[in-house]
Amino acid sequence: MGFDDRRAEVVQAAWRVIAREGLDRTSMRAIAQELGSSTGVVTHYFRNKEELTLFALEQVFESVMAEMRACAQKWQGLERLEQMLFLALPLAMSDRDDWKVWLAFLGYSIGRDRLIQEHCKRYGLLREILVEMLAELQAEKLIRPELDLMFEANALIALVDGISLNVVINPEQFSASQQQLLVQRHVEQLRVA
Amino acid sequence: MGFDDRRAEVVQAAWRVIAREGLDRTSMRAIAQELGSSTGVVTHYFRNKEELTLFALEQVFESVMAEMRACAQKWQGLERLEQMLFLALPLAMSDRDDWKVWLAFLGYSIGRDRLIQEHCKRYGLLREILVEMLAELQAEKLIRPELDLMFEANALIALVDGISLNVVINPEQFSASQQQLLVQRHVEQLRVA
DNA sequence: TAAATAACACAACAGTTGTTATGTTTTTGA
DNA sequence: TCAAAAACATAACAACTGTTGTGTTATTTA
Repeated sequence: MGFDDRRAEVVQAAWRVIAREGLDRTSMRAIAQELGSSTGVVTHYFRNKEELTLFALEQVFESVMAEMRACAQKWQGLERLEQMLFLALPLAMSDRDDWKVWLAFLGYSIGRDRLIQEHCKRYGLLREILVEMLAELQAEKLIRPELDLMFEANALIALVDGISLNVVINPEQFSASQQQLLVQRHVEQLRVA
Repeated sequence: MGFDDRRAEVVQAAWRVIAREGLDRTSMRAIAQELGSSTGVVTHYFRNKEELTLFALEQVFESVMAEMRACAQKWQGLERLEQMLFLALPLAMSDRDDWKVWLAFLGYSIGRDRLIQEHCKRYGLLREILVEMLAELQAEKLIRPELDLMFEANALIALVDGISLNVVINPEQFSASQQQLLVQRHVEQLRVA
């Protein structure tokens, strides 16, 4: 097991603690305990907590992005857009933990410009991908030609964020099929008349 | 100046610190400093930090609810629904601070069942109001009769949450009119054919 | 005005935090 | 095989946390 693998194990332990206890109660010692080791391991693989924090944030994001890229290969047309948005939703309970971590980070970022900046970067990347995909759909005349693609991409991100936030806080209010229905209905609105 | 007024001043100082520094960096001492007093004041008006925290959460929520009730008197029909959703959005910069506090609370609540429960209660209240309003609109045959009102209320909440979250994180991406357009478009979808 | 109570200041407390230094063990590489 | 380096453990640190107790000042009340 190499350096990066062990490093990833530390981050995964951090994820578990964050989802269970919250980000502000995720101390170096708590991560080490979750990992079944001492704090020496944590400090050995990360210079400080901020570095660990930023790396964890990147990993959460990258895991979703990887799924999205794989999904883009399997589908096409409007269904591709739908499916990609679906896998960002917390449809299963396991996805909910990812969103717990993400939401914990968002809240933790209030008042921390460095972290806000990181979020902007990641949301920007996501937006780029969606705009590109919407442009393709527009070129294929599958969605309405007068749409402002940047705006529509932001709208889709806001929709998914809003649904996921509510599912994390109050899971009973949105069943998996209801989440999907909401996204489907929004995407349907983009379709050519 | 009575007890409740001074108590409110303490909470407002807490809001300012939360919006500026983040919830986990909002210590009793930081609140006292923002207030220009000693920690004795804070501990005098609140038994402990959790009591202050929950009270602050309630106040943020109540201030929006009060605005909503006032708004409900001024408008009617589908416009009333629209306007009420509008004033929940962070259209102005001052509203953005409220949402910063709200989002900080949401993230802070991850792993804290007590706080999650509080959020459920408040979102439940909001949902009740929206369902009631949708029922009126349905009775007046202004929105489609086959709608699942509970689901639609949750959809509206998710939409507003999603927009607001993105505005707080990345203000440049949603102008005030774009936020309103998004809500308007969604509400328009509910209208009878 | 005098006593009582509310409002506030201040200090000390035990606990937790991230970080660092200094060890010890294990693995690697020549 | 044996030194060098990586991996890990442990302990101590200064700083900060919420809470509590004990004063001091201001306001009310009788």
